[in-house]
Amino acid sequence: MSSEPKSKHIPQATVKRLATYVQVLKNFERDNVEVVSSNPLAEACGVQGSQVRKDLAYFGEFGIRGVGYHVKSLMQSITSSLRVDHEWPMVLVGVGNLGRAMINHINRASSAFTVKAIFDCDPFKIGDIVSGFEVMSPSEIQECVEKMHIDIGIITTRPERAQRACDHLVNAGITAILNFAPARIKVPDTVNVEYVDFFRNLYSLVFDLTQNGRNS
Amino acid sequence: MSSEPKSKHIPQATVKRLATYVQVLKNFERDNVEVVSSNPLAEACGVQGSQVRKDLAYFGEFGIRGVGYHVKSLMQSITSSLRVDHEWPMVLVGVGNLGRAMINHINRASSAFTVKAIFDCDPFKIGDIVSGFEVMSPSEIQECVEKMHIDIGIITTRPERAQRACDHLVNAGITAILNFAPARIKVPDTVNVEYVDFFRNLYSLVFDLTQNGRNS
DNA sequence: TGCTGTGAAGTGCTTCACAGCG
DNA sequence: CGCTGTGAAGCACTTCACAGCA
Repeated sequence: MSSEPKSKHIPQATVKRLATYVQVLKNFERDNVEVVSSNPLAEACGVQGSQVRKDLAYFGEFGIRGVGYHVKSLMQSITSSLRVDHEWPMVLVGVGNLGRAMINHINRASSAFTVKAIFDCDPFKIGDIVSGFEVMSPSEIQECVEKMHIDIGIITTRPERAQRACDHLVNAGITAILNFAPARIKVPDTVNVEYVDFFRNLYSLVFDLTQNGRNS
Repeated sequence: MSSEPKSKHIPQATVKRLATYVQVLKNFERDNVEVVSSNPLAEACGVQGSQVRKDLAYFGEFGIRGVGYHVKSLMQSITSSLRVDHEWPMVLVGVGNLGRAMINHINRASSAFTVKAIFDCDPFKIGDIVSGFEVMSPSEIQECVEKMHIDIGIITTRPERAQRACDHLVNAGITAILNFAPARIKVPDTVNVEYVDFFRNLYSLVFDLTQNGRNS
């Protein structure tokens, strides 16, 4: 049960799977499971047992040989290794349908991630109250980001506006961006962007449908 | 400009990138660019030129040596190779915040994918009109799917309800599922599931933030 | 005995480098 | 001459297989 991190390169894929492990471990905890071994955990996450063991081993030795992993302490170990055991405040740009949905969705679903302020370019929206937040002008992003020590920005504008929203965020000092707009954005290489574009997933589903020879 | 598909295994990653190429090619088309070579196209998509050439080569020879790719015909070639040049009707289960946002978002953004009917378990929601669609009971999914020849289902319920929504879809004959609920779901192996879980992306952003030694 | 942690082997995707064609 | 299409090399992640510990 030591927890020395093995200083080695950690694959992005591993980090993303750890998010899933936490999600699934919460279910085990809710069902009052105290200990789980790698195989049932892997099964519930849709991966191999050896994958789970290797992923966890990047961060320390969390298991007990012959027994498995203690559910609560494993969750604690993962969230603390990834620094998601405390709150990450975020700003969101683009208060349309998608933006509104994301504000509620994120603030309800997770205690680690919270939208703290929202912005829109449309002057008719500025001053509106959405989910308890006042919609502000992008010119105020910088002050807000500095005051609240915010590192993460979310873009939920229409695709044509994504680059402008991005530039506002970058100028304000944001270094991590989650982009929901179906558009590629250009950033300096000090800034990290993650894309959420589910049309990619739909393309993939359709390709498999047509490959496995059924529909037209 | 021949287009014999090289019958070989095609990586999922390639199929997903093709979705991005189409997105970016639309921008070139709008800016009246007629011909583009692999490097500028790759640059705009955030990948390597050789990657673009290899991805396209899986499906045929679409380029002209010494010149590049004709924007319009390349888009046509990709969308027809992936069978996204005609409409794919879909059903959606879970008419909450996220569901509402997705209905509008998808129906506006793409002509290839259209939500055709929406469902919810909550009896108080059934009969409501949302974005022009009547919310129906899950018991009606099967009839709807058969009548409209629908293959793709979208889940936007809360996580606790995701498995139930999934079971309704599978029983109705759906074989491709896009799951936005932050929960893993179990399906028979004839059914394909794509997960859209942006908490995974947030974990990844936070990990990079803390690795590159800045914030706490 | 059972399950973890881990080097070694395997697999699949990406990048290179260049032949070949317009 | 420039850019595509492609085998070969490289790289990164996954799976195997088992030593080692509770």
